[in-house]
Amino acid sequence: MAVTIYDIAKKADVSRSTVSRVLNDSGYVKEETREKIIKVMKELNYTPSAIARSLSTNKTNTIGVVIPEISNPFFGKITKGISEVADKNNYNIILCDTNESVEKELKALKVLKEQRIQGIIITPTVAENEFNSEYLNALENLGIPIVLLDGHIKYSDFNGVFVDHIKGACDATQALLDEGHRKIAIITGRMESRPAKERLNGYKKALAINNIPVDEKYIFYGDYTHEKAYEITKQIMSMEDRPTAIFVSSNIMILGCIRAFYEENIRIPEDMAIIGFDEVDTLNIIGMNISFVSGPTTELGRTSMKMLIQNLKDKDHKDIRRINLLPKLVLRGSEKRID
Amino acid sequence: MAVTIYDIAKKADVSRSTVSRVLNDSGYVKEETREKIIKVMKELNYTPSAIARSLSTNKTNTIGVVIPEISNPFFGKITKGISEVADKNNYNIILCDTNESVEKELKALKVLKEQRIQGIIITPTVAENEFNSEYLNALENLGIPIVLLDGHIKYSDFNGVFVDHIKGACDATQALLDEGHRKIAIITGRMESRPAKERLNGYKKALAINNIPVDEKYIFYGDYTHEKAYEITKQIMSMEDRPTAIFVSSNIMILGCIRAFYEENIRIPEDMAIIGFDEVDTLNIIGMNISFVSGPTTELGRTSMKMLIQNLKDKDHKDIRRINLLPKLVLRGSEKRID
DNA sequence: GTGAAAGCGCTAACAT
DNA sequence: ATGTTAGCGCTTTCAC
Repeated sequence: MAVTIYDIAKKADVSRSTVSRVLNDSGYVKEETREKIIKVMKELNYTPSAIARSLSTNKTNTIGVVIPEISNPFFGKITKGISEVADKNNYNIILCDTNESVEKELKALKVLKEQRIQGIIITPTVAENEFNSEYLNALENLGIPIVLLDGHIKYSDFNGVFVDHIKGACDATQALLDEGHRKIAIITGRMESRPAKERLNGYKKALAINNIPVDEKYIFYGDYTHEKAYEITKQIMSMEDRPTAIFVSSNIMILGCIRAFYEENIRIPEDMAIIGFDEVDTLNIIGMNISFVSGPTTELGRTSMKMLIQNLKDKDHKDIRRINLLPKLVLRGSEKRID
Repeated sequence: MAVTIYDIAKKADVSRSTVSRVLNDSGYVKEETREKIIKVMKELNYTPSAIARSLSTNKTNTIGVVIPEISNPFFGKITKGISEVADKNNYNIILCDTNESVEKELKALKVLKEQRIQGIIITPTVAENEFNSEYLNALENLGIPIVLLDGHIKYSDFNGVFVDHIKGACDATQALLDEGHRKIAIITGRMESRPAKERLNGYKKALAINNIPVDEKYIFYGDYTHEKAYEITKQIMSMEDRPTAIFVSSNIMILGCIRAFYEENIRIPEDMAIIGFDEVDTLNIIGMNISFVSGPTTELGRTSMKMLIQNLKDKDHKDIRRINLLPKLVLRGSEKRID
């Protein structure tokens, strides 16, 4: 670790600036000198210090990624997308898993600021409806480009990349309608979350477009857990005027539904049609053929990193940019109507 | 970003060293002075530069995590474990996803060295049987503690944390034997990989212990993909002297098996018993009740980070430490023998 | 208890 | 085409 630019300079019998020049491919260096310096670097097994360079240039080429739960495949895929683009553009990623805790998130912001990261991609844990001024302050005080990843922050106007949950839910519901279903239930997510609200809106929108009145008794309020979805599904199965299809507005929850069906020997789609929001790879692989609308997860990550890089490039451009990515409908048969 | 220790010093009317002292809680500072300095820091919204500190102290408090595929939930969980422990000990994580490419891995090592990380946790992509001297060199040249994560490197002797695949496979097979199964098939992983080899060994060991001869016709060589496992399963189902149970030695592959069963209306465990290696959460949630042996994934991450921290603490202690974590057997009924 | 000064490894004018 | 020099923001002896 001891070998520095100075050692190289000494051994190659040049000045440190010349070494720095070949290091950065900047300025003129005689080919001969360059070769000599490079040779010495190899001999001494020299690796420049990004730390020293950062201090000097005031650039770290590092960004922060702040997400609630890296063990959740959803965020795994997102991080993958971010990583791909970051790598191509030679940015490093400092990963912060906040474990859905606001304190951890605040700590992460502090640490990242100390590390002088140049930009940040964040999926805020703070619920969108409860305003947290300390949090907003921390974020704004970073003084660097911020890209929100499918999560808003109250009273803020950061750039961001989002999924069009309304469109997705609307498409999913429409797919059921197209099959002739008229009594369509929805299992929502936690209604404090924006995606849950928007998905419910999308569901209602589809019904409205088709002149079908919204029937409150078909709206079931879930909480994103499979346990709750399981309960709800059981409840649905015992309804008098039972729906013929269910739009399940999250990937985890659809698992609870399937379990309930399984236990009650309900066949999909013969006895009950179903369509989910966000794909569960496993179900597809084992051949269950469940239909989904699916947010382009990895793409979400890629897009957010691209946006961040743009922000990093033209600092002046202060317009707020928001991109809504459209979910894709993947029909595999579980939405069919079979009488 | 502009505000530095110097600004604080000036405004608080002290020297930079005094400010530094309160920053690091080192040396004596009069309570009065300390308070004043802290006040000024708040007023100026000061955040110390970890970069400058790193340069000065030659410590970055940052480690590198190099893994092949962050979107794979297995590595997501591992990273989670690492992150937990890192966070508690105030280490930052630079994440490098190598996409299973050796070049990317080499690039990652280079970048991490430039960043002067203090230690590294790595699941090498390089196949264990093909020696890559450039790679080994790069790793050794880091000159920092290295912890291998469930992957060996030929001709090297780094510290590491591993899963006891032999024990796991042996336990799984034993569970089938305990149910009275005698004709037990195995679907292996890619045989170039150590886990695949070890799991096959564990399978054989269990048979040997029970004085049951290994029957080559029951050994099926898979490649970790669900497609291949699907094919193999179909093949098994059409065997003349068909086994009564299958040990499927990876989590992805068991999905292929289930698909094949599904298509052929094979019931688990009535028509075929099955047990897998590494849990698939989804299957459990939808109520399929598949039995597994499961490596303690998140714990693997935690343990590796703990080991790294230890190595970071006592640099002299040069013993090679290797920890084998034991997989846990989770029986849910799919291993049963029902005649 | 506090300050002065050197130094960490590099970059970037400015000279030459 | 190359060298000199002054930082970048902090820590750390060593004085006082």
